[in-house]
Amino acid sequence: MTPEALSAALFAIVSDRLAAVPDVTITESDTTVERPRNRDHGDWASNIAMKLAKRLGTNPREFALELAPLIQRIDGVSAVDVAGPGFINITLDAAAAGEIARTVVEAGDSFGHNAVLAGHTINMEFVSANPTGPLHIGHTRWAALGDSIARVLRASGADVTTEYYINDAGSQMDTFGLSVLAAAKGLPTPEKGYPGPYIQTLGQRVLAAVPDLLDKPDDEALAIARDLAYEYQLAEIQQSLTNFHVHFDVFFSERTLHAPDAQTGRTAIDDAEARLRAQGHVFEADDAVWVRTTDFGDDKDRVLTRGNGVVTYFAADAAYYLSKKDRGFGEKIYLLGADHHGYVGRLKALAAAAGDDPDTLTALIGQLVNLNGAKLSKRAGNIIELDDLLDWLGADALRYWLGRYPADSPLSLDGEKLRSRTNDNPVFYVQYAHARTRSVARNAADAGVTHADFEPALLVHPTETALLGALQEFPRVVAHAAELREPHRVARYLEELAGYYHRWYDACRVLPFGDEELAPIHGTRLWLNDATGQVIRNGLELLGVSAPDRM
RNA sequence: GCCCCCAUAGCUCAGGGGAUAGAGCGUCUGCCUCCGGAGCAGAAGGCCGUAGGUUCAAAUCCUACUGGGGGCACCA
Repeated sequence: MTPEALSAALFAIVSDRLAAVPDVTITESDTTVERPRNRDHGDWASNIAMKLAKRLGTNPREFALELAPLIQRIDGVSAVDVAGPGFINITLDAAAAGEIARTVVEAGDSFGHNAVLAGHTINMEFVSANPTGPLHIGHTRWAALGDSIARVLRASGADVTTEYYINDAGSQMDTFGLSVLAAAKGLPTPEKGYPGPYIQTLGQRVLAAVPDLLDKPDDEALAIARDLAYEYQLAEIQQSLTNFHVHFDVFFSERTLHAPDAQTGRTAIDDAEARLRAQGHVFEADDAVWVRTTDFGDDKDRVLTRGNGVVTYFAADAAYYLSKKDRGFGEKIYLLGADHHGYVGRLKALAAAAGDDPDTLTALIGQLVNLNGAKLSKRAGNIIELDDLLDWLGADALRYWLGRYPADSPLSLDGEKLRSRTNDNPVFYVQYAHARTRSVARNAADAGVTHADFEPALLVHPTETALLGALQEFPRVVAHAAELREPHRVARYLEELAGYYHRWYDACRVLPFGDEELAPIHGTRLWLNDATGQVIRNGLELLGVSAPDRM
């Protein structure tokens, strides 16, 4: 008996009761059952009586008492109580509750998958760091969060494309090229150029690839240095992301938006401007070309082409947005740092100007990360690269820590904590629980305990009903995490589940004790043990964290 | 000036209108003769920033205020 099945049965009962009552209707979401905080209140609770009492002109307890005997008749329900102001507390019989252990094991890696977002086509853009240097700590949160959000969305049935927008056009690329070329020449970093040892390395690599670089005319050498260094740097960024278990389906180059079409000679940006103009949103003023984004709630109009004829970054944004629209994404999600929240208004306005409902564009604004309480900034020169963080802390600890807080919560990386192999470091608590399930399974195999026996009615210990209840909740946790774009719910759930598992482990043995005979309870508990391991594994997978068999 | 985010235990933080507000760390007390003690059991610790409002029910929703963080380019 899953909570979904119970909710559906409850819905049928209440709908039936309301059939004769005019003007009072309910939806299936009104009868979802919740797990009471206090387990003495049963396995599941419904607040339907309190929701409807007023509309029915009765009091909640009375209505609840009327429903109770009907709920009692649902197959698998062993007890129904009315408590407090009108809660209906439902207890399942042990066999019905225990069935979930088999359900989980048989579903395997797909347990937790659900369909709440079936039919949604979603484009998610995140990180999008300039390819002029390595990824650093400022990018890590969005990488971890974005990747985990994509995973929970997919697990909930959405069709998701993750995308990295490469800002490879514009003057910063020339600055980058000049810096690399200067390094190749052994000259100091030019004024306002990119400093940093990685520039020296790139200079050496370019020189190694093109030994006669310095004999070429300056503008040719610059183009070579810029383009090769860009290629190397982008590859390094991609490698860092891979090491961080972060996957992008598409790396979208801004340059392609500026490139003239071979046939028409027009660029994607030209086309974007023309389309917005056709919609009546473009005007000329002060020698520049503008979009009237204020018509759509932006706080000022935005320039597409500057007085000097150069297109703005916003023009590329417009063309990029239209590309996403043309590629058929019904929803576009942008992950932005709090320092970029000013972009939201113009992005939404852009969507509206393009004729889309601005609500199909979601900007998730996240707070910036600091390290041991210290703020990090390029200016202060205390930037730390993602690769260094990975070497120092490991991908698992870092991914988990970044994934267990909501995006809008301030977050501090504590190096000591993340390196520690104790409960200071929550990933270990969860991974340890998983390793323990595997260890128990290995020992069970040695002791001859197998899956041949499964008698769910035997799972009656309080720690067993608690653990079973937690396992049942996993698909809803995933669905919620997806709907809210909040993967931290998965992490928090896993910590809770690990706690239930440890308490169960402490109270109930899978293996026969001493020279105790093998009995059905042992095999049955092995199912529960393996189901727990499976759910922890599935949850960690959603967070991009490994589930080791041994630690 | 305008806009966004935050305020919950000593610390770091969970908590999508529900019953006695939770976890980890830290403090105190217990538990290793058999499946991993990286674990478990228990104790102490809270005007959920302040004041109003909505509701049968508010830490949760609304408004104002206080305190903290961030943002308001013909930059990229």
